[in-house]
Parts: sequence; C-alpha cells; structure tokens
Amino acid sequence: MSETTLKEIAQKLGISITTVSKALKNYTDVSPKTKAAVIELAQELHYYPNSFAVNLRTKESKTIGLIIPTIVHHFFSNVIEGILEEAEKRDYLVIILQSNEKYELEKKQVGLLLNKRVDGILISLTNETAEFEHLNSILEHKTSLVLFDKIAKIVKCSKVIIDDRKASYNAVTFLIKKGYKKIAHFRGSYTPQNSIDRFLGYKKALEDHGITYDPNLVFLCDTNQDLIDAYENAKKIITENIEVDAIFAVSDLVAMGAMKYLKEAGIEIPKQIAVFGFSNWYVTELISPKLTTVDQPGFEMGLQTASLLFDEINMKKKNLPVTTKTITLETKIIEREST
Amino acid sequence: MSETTLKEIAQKLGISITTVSKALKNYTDVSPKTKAAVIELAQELHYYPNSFAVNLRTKESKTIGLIIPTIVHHFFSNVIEGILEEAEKRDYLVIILQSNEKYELEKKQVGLLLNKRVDGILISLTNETAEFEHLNSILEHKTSLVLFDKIAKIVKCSKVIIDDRKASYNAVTFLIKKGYKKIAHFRGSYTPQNSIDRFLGYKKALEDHGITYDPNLVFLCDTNQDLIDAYENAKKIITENIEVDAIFAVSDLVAMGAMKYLKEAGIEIPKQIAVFGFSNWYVTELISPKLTTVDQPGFEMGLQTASLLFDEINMKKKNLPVTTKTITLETKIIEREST
DNA sequence: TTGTAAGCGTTATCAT
DNA sequence: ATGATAACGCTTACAA
Repeated sequence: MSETTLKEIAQKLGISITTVSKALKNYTDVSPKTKAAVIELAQELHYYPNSFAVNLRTKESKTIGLIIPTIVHHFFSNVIEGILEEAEKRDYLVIILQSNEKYELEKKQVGLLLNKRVDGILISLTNETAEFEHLNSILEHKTSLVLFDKIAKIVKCSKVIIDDRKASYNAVTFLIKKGYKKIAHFRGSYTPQNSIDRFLGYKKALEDHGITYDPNLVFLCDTNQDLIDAYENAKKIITENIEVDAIFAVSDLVAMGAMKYLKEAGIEIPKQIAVFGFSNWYVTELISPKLTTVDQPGFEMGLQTASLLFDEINMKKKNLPVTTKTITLETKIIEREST
Repeated sequence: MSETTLKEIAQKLGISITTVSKALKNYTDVSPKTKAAVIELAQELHYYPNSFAVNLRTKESKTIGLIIPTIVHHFFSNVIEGILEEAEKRDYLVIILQSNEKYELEKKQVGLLLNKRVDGILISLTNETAEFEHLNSILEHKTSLVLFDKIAKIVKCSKVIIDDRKASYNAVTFLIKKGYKKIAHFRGSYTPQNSIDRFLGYKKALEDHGITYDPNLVFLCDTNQDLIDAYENAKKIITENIEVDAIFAVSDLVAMGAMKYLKEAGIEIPKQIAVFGFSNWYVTELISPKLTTVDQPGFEMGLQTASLLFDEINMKKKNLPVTTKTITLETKIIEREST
C-alpha cells in the first residue's frame, strides 16, 4: 500500500493534478461536482499531502526549534509545556534540543536547526555562552529568534524574561522588613545574567536599607551539584559560626540544599535562620517548613515566548516589518513558613 | 543573501549540478581537482544542502517523534533526556508532543507525526488509552514504533518497560521482611497497566507471605492531583483510626503526599508508619526522612527506547526483516530512612 | 471551470 | 571524469 498522491487521485478521476490540488484546498474555481468527487476519493484513499514536497514548495516547515540547557528542571520543563501548548494552538511542531549547559553544543545545535530549516528558533542560553555569532547567524538566515530567561541583551531579537534584579531586590527587602539583618546570599555561577542580576538585587536591597554589604556572606553554588554546594555552604556557616539569620538562595533547589543541612544540624527554620528560595517549584510546598519563594511563571513564559515567535514568523511571511520586543513577566513573593 | 544551491555552485564553476553533488558527497568518480574546487567554493558560499529537497528525494526526514503524557514529571523528563542523547548520537532530531493524559490528543498527535513523515515514533501511552488503531495505523504506514513504560501489550511493536509487578512485589516483600504487617497500598488509576501491575505485585506479595489481602487497605490516588489524594487518604487512615503500619505508594509523589500529612499529624516515620515510594526521584533524598523507594531507570529507558527505534529504522532501510523485542529494565530497592 | 507547465533543490540512472 | 535528464510530490502563474 503505497502513499496516495495527487497524481494518483487525478488519474483515477481522469482530471488534472492541478484541479485535484485546488479542489482539496477550497479554491473557488472548482465546480462543486468535481470538488465533491475529489474529496470523496481522497478520503477513501486516505490521502494526506506529502509534507516534504509541501516544505520544498512553500519553503516553510511549520516546525520550530527549541534549545534549552536542561529538561529535568522544574522551571524549564514548565516553560517547555507552555511552548508546546502555544505551538499546538498554532499548528506548529517543536524540535527540542538540550544544550546541557555547554556552549559548543548549543552552537552546534543552532547549526542543526538551521540545516533543518525550521521556521523559528527559541533559546535559553547556557551558562557558558559568552559569544553570540551563532545567534547572529540565525538572524542572518532570516530565521526568527526569540530568547527567553537566559538571554543576551546584545542580540537583536525579541526576548521574554523576568526582572531578576527587581525580584531579588523585593525578596531581600521582604526579609529586611521582617527584621532579618544578617542576610546571606547563596548565589549561582558568575556568568549567567540571571545569577548576576539576582546577586545585584540582593546587594542593592541591603544598601538601600542601610545594611552594609558583606562579601563574606555571599556563597557560591555554581557546580551542577548546586544542591550539594548549598548543603556545604550551610554547613560552613554553622560550623564556622558565621553570623547569619537568613539565607536568600538563587534557586529553590539551592534553598532546599541549605535547609537540608540546617535541619540535620537541628537549626530551627525560620527561628534561627530563615530561608528564601527562588522559582516556586511545587515541591517547595511539600517540604517542611514550606519554603518562602519568588514565583517565576515558567508556563506563562513558554506561552509568551512561543507567541512572540509565531507572531514574528507571520509578519515575515507577509513581508511586514518586524519589530523586536522584550516582554518582562511579573514575579511575586510567595510567603510560606521558612521566613 | 539568498541560500546557496548546487545550481549556483555549478554555474559559478561552469560545471554540471551532478558533478557538484558528487564532489560534495565523496563519490569516487570525480577528479581531485574539480572536487577541491567545488569544496572550496561551497565553503566560501556557506553551502549546506536544502533538507526539504533531500527529504523529498530520500523519503526520510532524519527526525523522530515522541509523544509523552507529561513533561513536568521527574521520571518522564529523565526518559526524554535519554532519548535526546541517543538521538544526538545517531544524528536524528526529535519532535516532542505532550499528550496530557488525553487519549484524543494522543491520537491526533500520532496523525500530526505521520503527516510530518517522521522516520519513527516513540510513545508512552496516556492513562486513558484503551484503543489502539492509531498505533496500528503507524505500523501500517510502515513507520517504526517503540512503546515505553506505559505500553499496550497487544500492539505488535518493540517495547521498553520495567517489570512493575515484580518491582512492587519485591518492595512489599521487603516491608514484610522488615516486620510490617498492616501494609496499605496507595494505588494509581485503574486503567494504566503500570498501576494495575503495581497493585497486583502488592497483592501477590501479601498472599505469598501469609498476609490476607484487605481491599480496605487499598487507597486510590488517581486524579491529576494524586499528591492531594495521597494527603487525604493518609488523613483518612489517621482520623478513622485504620490500622496501618506501612504505606506502599504507587509513586514518590504519592508517597510524599502521604508523608506530608503524617508529618503534620505528628506521626513518626517509620516508627509508627513506614512509607515506601516508587521511582527514586532525586527529591526523595532531600526530604526528611529520606524516602525508601524503587529505582526506576528513566534515563536508561530513554536510551534503550531510542536505540531500539533507530536500529529498527536502519533495518528497514536495508530492507532487512525487523523483529520486535521487549526489553525489561532492572529496578532495585533504594533503602533510606522511611522504612 | 479546467489544464499546462514550470519550478522548488536534490539524487540517481544512464550516456558520453 | 562529467553531464543530461528524469524523478520526488506539490503549488501556482498562466492559458485555454
């Protein structure tokens, strides 16, 4: 049973391929009679267009590519869900690639997607990414590009982000207003902008509220075992008797790593030390004490990112000028028991 | 800057398209001189083949499709990672679709992938899926298919699974050997085979060890809020004073939902009630007490599933007969603090 | 209303 | 060693 083609239908009906094609696409210039006949036979033979041929003709694949640092990650997997939902709505398929936080891999994957001739690309950059020719090459290929969450400001494309600095500023301000004075920060790697911004927000909040910033209260959790880094840093605080009454963590996982040690060491949370996370992973509600955190709208980010991309693809198709925009999503503090 | 084509290179070099094509593909019947010239110019013009045309010619897309119930799920996201890793190794791209546990959606998505003419399809079925024509239609299209984790035994294709019944049997036997006698089971929905098998393993283990099976000790956690179901069921056990000294849960999340209530109610785990999970989600090590669970090798399952598919695709390409196989992955008990 | 024919960019067959 | 030509299956001016 070979695949049915337009040609086959045309032959069986004794008409031209053109007419068959038109009949199936609701062209006005086909008689109702032939149209009906074509449609009937097409259904009978289970005809469906050969997408390879359509792609070649129309020069579009109705497919987009997504490059993401890690899939096994509460925030990113939510973003993926949002992207898939929007793509489904728009009749697009999504090719997903995991860059594994490796710049070289990300670069290679951009190449793969360009080769595949996807209609657009969505990327959240790796922590290593510091050069951007691969992104610019996407633009040069006239392929639409939208960056999200981990972005590069210099690249001239649309972006969807949260205001990490502000979110972090608000979180720390919240702690200060609650009376905490010795607030440590468990920060992420030095390169990604999010991590930098969250640190900056932390610092600014302290300064704005008359607390002198103390670099010794900033602890690095930057390996891919950040959870363990956090555990060790908490241990350091306790064993070295560093004076700390609250910890503001760069992520929920880091917060949980810290809490794990604190609980094991018999430290009461938040009485002795408060802990503040970042992301609002649903697990943070399952642990005790429930973690206070910043809600980072992953699903919504996915939705908006994809939406922006599809809008841009459509504009380009109509030869209309595309303007890049940056959407900043709102975050909010979820107060629970750990602060 | 339009895309470079073979034609363009041929014209610039004053040779035929055929020769250019051959030169770029290491055919033996091209003189070293022209070959060198072609390759040089191709590089200069950043030539890369138009995949749409290649697809049409070769009738393959070097792309596979993956349909999965939920992405935001510790086990499934690990499977995805495994699949992507294997696909990368074999130079394939992966289109991912989320069926959201909806049979109708799964069915539609199979259609989308078939339309897209992917070279193969990977599916973990939804809990609702009870009819299989859509899967058989994949086979009729001569498209390779591999089912994993949530499979349908009747469908004639390769499969990768774990032995849920055995894993569950072993888990419950472990509890019995530890001296627990009133073992409750927090089970999953009635339809999916995994859920049924885990229940059956539970029941068999009791019977084989002289404990009469008591249906009143089986609690259903089947909504998409299974975590909350578990919480409520645990509450029921405590408030209604149901005699239980251990809970064997169908998943880690369900186990955590139960633990959440038990901890809130001041029940000591495992002293008063032990809790046993299923999957070995990394979070189970982060909570206290650390959860005893069954290690379910998600990443490995992804690797094997994809590998099976690619092998099958290759066999088909060579017109060799394909034999379907079922791989059963080993699970093991991870003993921690909750039992 | 219907059909002819060109073209999308490759690959493969068969001559030269 | 090189090239002419057909074919993959579809879309779309343009004719009839």
